[in-house]
Amino acid sequence: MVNTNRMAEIGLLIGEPARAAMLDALMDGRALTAGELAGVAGVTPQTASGHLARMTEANLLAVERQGRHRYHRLASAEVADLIESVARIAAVTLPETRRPVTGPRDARMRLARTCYDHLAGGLGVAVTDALVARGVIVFDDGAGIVAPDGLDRLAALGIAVETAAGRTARPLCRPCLDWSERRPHLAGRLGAAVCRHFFDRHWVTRIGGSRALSITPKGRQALRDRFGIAEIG
Amino acid sequence: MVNTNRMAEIGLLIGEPARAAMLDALMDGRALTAGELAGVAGVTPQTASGHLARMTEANLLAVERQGRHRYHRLASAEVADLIESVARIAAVTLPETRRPVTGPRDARMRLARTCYDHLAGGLGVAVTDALVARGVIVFDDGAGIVAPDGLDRLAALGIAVETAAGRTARPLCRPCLDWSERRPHLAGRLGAAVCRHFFDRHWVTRIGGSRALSITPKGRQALRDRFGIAEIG
DNA sequence: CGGATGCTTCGGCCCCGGCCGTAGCGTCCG
DNA sequence: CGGACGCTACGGCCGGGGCCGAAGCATCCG
Repeated sequence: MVNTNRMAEIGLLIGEPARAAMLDALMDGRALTAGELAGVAGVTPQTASGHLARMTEANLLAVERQGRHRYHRLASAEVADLIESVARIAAVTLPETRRPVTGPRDARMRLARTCYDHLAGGLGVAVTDALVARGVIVFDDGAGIVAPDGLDRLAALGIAVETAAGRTARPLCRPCLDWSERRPHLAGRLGAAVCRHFFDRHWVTRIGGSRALSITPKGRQALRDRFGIAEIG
Repeated sequence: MVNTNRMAEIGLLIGEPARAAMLDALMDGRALTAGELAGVAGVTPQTASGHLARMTEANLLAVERQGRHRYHRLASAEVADLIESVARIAAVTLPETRRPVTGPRDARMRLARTCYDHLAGGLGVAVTDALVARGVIVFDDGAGIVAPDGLDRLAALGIAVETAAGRTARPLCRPCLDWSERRPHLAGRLGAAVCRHFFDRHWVTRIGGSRALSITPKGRQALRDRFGIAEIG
């Protein structure tokens, strides 16, 4: 009884179109201002402000002040996990009466996007598969571990994984079930490192201010040469 | 935009105390009648009926008719995952202003409970750790795979894992982050098999109609003799 | 067949909470 | 220092939805 009320609070916070849109927008792991989030959600700043205050109060969001701006971000990777779970269910359990109405925007999201701080969509799954094929990580039915020499081999590729810090360290290698592909992609510290690498080398760039990613020509070549990925989808 | 509205619908369904209580009650993987769920949620049958209809319509629940009874259960393991995610956040992000108010009921849940169709809580984590220690499965920072001879060794213990069926088969071995222990316990088909084994041998019994489990004397002995688990918590 | 039981549908009450306009507070800039 | 800007607080409107009582169906049982 104690927990279900709290669960309902969490659900209620997600269960409002404007808030859901804001949370979704924050799934790219960046911190956005209240104004930007108001735009994303299609409400006025004062309305957005109220929503943000409630979500911050509930520890779903964290806020950092910088001058006259306030940057809002997801409070933790666990919250990102939660949102991803909801998105997964949303994609899977659609009542058949309503068709998804997949537009070009949606297609781009499916091709490549960020999921908090790692790669997702077709790109994320393809890169994960490539690492599995090369034996850097081993996947088995939706769960994976890093090979003994995995980190060294990644380092050889120029990908440095940050070392664990403290007892509450994030997992090194964690599977994250992709809502569009319905197959696991790479998350955890390793997933974040790979994603960072892709951005640093300009292999991918953000499309507009969204989570969707565009793969640059340079990126396509790198995928082909270094990961043996010729096509994504 | 297309997805966030659907996400909000999902959130809204969870975001209501009565519905959250019902979903939580169904987390034990059993199918319950509308009347039982009404009791759990503390509402009248007609109110519960409305809630159940909405959740079924949204494909969160599935219902099976049997005579004049209608048995409601979670629609899929993915929904169970979602609820577990919410519970995890609920346990972790409690605003400090409010104390958890942990009663004896809560203590029992933390000690041992079912999570959909596998073991969770202190018991679930302990059994998972034991399997890891014995090398049946390998865990690495929150993700695991089955050893090559893992299934054979489980079979030797009398635990039979059902074979995968079809393309949409459930994962064999999947980590599920325990909301009370904040460490992974064993899920997937393997987790279900272990849980079933515990029930079949009467090593555990349900406390009342809840998800909480009581470990029988026979169970304690089996844990000690077969898994090397002397104490749980 | 008639009553009990389990569940759903309908109708009406009422409150919660989203929305915006207006106003107020802090921060940056010329 | 005054104005622009970003954000928050307050008040009022209003619609969605939770709740129950009463009534309606279906199923089982004697």
